[in-house]
Amino acid sequence: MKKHKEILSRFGINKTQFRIDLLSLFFDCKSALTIHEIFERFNKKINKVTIYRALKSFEQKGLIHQVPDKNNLKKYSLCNLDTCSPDLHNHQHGHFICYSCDQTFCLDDSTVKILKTSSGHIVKNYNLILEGYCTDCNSSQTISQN
Amino acid sequence: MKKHKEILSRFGINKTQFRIDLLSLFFDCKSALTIHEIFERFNKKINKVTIYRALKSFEQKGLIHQVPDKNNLKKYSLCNLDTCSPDLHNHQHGHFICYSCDQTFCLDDSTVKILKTSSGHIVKNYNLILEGYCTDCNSSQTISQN
DNA sequence: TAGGAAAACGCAAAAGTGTTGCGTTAATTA
DNA sequence: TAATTAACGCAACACTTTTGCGTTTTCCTA
Ligand SMILES: [Mn+2]
Ligand SMILES: [Mn+2]
Ligand SMILES: [Zn+2]
Ligand SMILES: [Zn+2]
Repeated sequence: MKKHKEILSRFGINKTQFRIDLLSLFFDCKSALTIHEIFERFNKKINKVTIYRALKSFEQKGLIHQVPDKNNLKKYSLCNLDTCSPDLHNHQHGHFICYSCDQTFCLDDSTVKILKTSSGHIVKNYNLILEGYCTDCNSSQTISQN
Repeated sequence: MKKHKEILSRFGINKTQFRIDLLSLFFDCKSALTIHEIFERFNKKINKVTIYRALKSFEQKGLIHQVPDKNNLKKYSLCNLDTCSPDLHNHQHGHFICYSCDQTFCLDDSTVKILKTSSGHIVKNYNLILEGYCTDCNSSQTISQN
């Protein structure tokens, strides 16, 4: 799509076919992606090292950001392209991790509010991780657990 | 120390010299520990597999809990031993990660409050990650960023 | 639009993190 | 003290991520 090429240009990333498709995938995906999931989405046709390097580049340029994951895997999700730029990531938002399907979702700003902070530390950014059962998993099964 | 042995007994963990010392280390440490840091603290005299297994055991028995880390390493910190027990971890508290020294600190409950949550997801647990400059790093240098 | 510079790519190898199997040693329980 | 159980060290393995290097593609500018 034209839009994706323009974005890559704007963020100073060469427009190779793979990187166009990768950005497109991030736009399509509502939950965060692991390297493995990306590899699968490309039918294992693309070298994993290429994926790693593209992700690192995207992250440095402010296109995507890492999201937390229970299994210590790196997951990535699209940044707000209006507020993020190279080396200036600005996402003070929460993430929701589903116990059941293991997906991680970005939550928009309005979902949660941090009330106050008081300690000797200077807070520059925050990330609230909520865990539980996502909308889909919740509606498709009954959970009886605390 | 006598106290540490008693705690190990109470949580059903054998009192080997290493595990006594490891618990002692967690009590001494104000920030979360990685396997590597523990290895160093024991002067590389203890096998890393032993550390991994002790950490897993401690976590399962409710002595320690994992804390988030920017680099996707596993870090561990002491639980509130009054509220945590085998398979019933109860720590809804925040963590602070320092941009500068990379340490992770547990924040006590009063430091931050979550105001509200509204989405289709069912929240069972949360973990707030604050990022910035810790007390020590802040006082020892001037930061000019954002 | 041709040609040189820079970025991205694939492949192989290495580094880093965490786990598993197994025989031995140490701690617990009776 | 003897039997049972847990912890330990070592080696090997699995998995994730990084690095080196030569080749290919994209970019930029003459
Ligand atoms: Mn996000
Ligand atoms: Mn904690
Ligand atoms: Zn789910
Ligand atoms: Zn610090």
